[in-house]
Amino acid sequence: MEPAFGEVNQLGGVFVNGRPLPNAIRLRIVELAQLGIRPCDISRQLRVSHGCVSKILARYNETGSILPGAIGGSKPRVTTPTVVKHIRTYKQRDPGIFAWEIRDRLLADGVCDKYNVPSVSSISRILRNKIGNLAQQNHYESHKQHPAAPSALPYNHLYSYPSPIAAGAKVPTPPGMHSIPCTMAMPRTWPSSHSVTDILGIRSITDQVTDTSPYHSPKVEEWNSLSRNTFQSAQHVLNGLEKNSLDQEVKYSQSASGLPAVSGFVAASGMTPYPTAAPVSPYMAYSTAAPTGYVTGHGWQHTGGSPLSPHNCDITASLAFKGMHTAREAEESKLSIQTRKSPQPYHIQRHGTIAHMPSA
DNA sequence: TCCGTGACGGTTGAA
DNA sequence: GGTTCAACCGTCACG
Repeated sequence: MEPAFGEVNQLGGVFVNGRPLPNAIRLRIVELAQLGIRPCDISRQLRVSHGCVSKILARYNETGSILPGAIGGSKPRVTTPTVVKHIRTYKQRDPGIFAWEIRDRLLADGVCDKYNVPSVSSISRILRNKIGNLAQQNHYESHKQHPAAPSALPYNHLYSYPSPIAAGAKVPTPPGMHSIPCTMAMPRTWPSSHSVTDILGIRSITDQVTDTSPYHSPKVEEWNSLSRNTFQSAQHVLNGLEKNSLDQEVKYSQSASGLPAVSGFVAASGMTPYPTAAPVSPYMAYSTAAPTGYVTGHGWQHTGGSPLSPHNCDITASLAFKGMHTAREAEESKLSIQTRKSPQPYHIQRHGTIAHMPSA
């Protein structure tokens, strides 16, 4: 539910808390920056907090897109039925297999790549929740074969295989780790190797739950890498407005055709003041239904540009040059893009455009 | 004065 | 259908 009224920031600008600025404003911020306008001036002119200006410029420099990130939703699932099927297969073939081994196999077999391979904890969770019956069955079988094994202890099926030493089974060693006795080969998932239960090789169910936390999250850089692969379609941002953005624009009572109007007064030699909002509602304030005066004389615009495709302009030319357009419609259908950490801090040149800071 | 950044309160949408 | 959770947002204050 969109609020009927927005809030007013310290600069007198109207914003809707929690909602991104309209694309028109975002575009103007980038445009002004490329014209050499200092961020502080942009902030004052557009009545947008300097932190926001900084953020938008940083994002633009990082992703080449002025568009906000995908709000809400969840990350794409990596534990697809195919992956689960393969995990089940691995487990069936080798009941004693470790989760990290399964992970490696998924990679080696090409079931997953490094971007969508489930985490070890995810695999553990799959083993526990989805393949638990299988393992428990194996556990039962092993008990039949080893009637002397203690049955009262709450072994988890994952750790229920017989002692590797006694059975002559392999003792998996994680990469980079020295071979160590079997009971010490597991502490990666055992918080303390000094507890009585650890020393005895007994692990409570609660401990196992702990290290199979459902709150695992893929590394941010992996998501970044993923998102980079999606910066292929320039068309989306050339049109400037993707589905989500369009929706957003609609919410702000903006139309796609409003973009040129906003961009129009960027080119004015004397920067036309941002239309003072008499904000009955923030949507009015954000409205790009600017006076016609703003529409005319936008010298920055490429002659071939159309009102509905206003990005035949410097901004998008540079965007296209960078080849980093976000196809957020595709992103959102496949990925939840995360581009928070900027590997290359941007730098607004005093008389030029945005430039990358030289690597330290 | 400028600007990067973290905290904060808010929204969103998938699970 | 309601709740949870983790993503996002812009503002503000601080250094």
